[in-house]
Amino acid sequence: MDGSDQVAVRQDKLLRMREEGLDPFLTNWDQAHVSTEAIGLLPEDEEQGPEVSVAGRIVAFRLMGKASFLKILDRSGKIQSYVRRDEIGEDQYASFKKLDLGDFIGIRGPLFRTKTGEVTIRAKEYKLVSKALRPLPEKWHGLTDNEQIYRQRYLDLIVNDDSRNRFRGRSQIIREIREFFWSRDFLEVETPMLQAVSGGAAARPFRTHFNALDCDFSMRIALELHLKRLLVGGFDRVFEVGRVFRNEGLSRRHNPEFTMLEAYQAYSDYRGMMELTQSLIQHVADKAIGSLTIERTEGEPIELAGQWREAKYKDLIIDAVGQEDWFNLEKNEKLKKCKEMGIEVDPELEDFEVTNDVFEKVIEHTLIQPTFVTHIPRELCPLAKITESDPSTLDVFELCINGQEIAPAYSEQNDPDVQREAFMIQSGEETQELDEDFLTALEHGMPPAGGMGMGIDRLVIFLTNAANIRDTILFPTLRPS
RNA sequence: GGGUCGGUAGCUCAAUCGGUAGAGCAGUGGCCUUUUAAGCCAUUGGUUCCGGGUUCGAGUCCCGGCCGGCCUACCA
Repeated sequence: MDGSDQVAVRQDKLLRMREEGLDPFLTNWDQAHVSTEAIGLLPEDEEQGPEVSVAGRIVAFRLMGKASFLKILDRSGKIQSYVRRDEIGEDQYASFKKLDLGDFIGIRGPLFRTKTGEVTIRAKEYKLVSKALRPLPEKWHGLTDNEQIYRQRYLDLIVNDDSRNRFRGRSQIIREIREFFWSRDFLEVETPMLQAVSGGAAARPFRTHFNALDCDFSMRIALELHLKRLLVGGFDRVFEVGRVFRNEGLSRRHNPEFTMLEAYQAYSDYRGMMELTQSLIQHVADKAIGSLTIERTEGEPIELAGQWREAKYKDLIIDAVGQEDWFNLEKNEKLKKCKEMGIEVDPELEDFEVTNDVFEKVIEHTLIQPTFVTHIPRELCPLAKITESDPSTLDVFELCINGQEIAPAYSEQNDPDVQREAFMIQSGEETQELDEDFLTALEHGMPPAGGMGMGIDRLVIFLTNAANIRDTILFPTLRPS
């Protein structure tokens, strides 16, 4: 037997175990402790500790003649074990030496401290509980090939500590989002992902077919219209965390399926949502990340403490273009100005879209510190209430952090006639389907409410300082291999 | 979709002007009872992403394809 095929070598080991009547895939082991918990059982000033029983995957293996060190990885982290031939016996040590990196084993024994100070289990007993037939990626560099990281995420999670910690962080973030809303008496609900009409956002949906009813369905593109039906139904504080699907391109900031949080609170408005959103993110950063100051790979850290900046959309635009009368200019003059500023703008765009291009291309990426952008032009959102003092703008904000839109919030439109009219204007654009059933619901009366939506993946990007949305999604969408 | 860069051993990476495909880790055999990317000696392992072409000769040059990264486009 040579080392030419590592899988064959391992299969051969497995075969030999079975010939000896040993089961390489046990049904169980008493995982009485996880590694970090076990480490905590040996007080700082002591050399010997209690007996523990742990289990995990072998991720480091240092064999010496008659004694060995190994590290196992479990859900909480890693712990080292020390295995001596004179303690577990000659036969046991011989089979121990045949274990491979990647195998799952159980270990039982007392804790002690090595001469370098590391808390270690002195094995009295070990057992192979599950054999690994394929080798692990290289131990020092880990797995760096992006494609393999995404397609075989389990390998990434085994060998890349950063990645493992980031996904733990994501889970904590979502847990704390729930805690926050529960503490404010919101009801968590689930609404349909399969919809006859997908509305609530201007995005192309994924289409599918329901055989039993012989009709076409779409995957949802937003949670909004169903959550508002629940406001009509009397659940006057609701939230949902769930997947939405948009049939659009992939990018560093876009995955076709992503996780959205939406929350609606009756008898509140966009100002109330501002307080809620800021408190939510501060709560999550504090509890899940442990700090309100978020370091970034480059540039100044993001400071989440205190009261966040508010800025009017128009002021930001005027400031960016350096021209007080921007909103009085003809479209052609705006296009000309854009060209001077070196911004490429499609001349076919509507007037307000040209302005919004300036926002997206010049301003958005500069908003690193949390900023509520308010008084957004009414054309940009058909589901919000119009500002009383300025009918050209809406009672909404768009929260930008880390140079990205993170969360829009509105004083929600609850006048069915105004809502229908706004929908009709947009329905020509094909991206927003008219949802008659939703309008019927509004006609039954919806309490005034503030609503907020947040892209969880983007929140996780900046809270965990990830480079890419794909580093925050366990199994990002890829072309089938 | 467009531009651009890449795909070499299980993993991380080399390979000069087109001239015998290499190293580290992992594996295999041996030595080694407190190691920390353990160490020392020996050693196995290749459809160089796939298919064509140019050439005496292609990992390297050309054409096409597949997959991916980045940028861009689409994107409330």
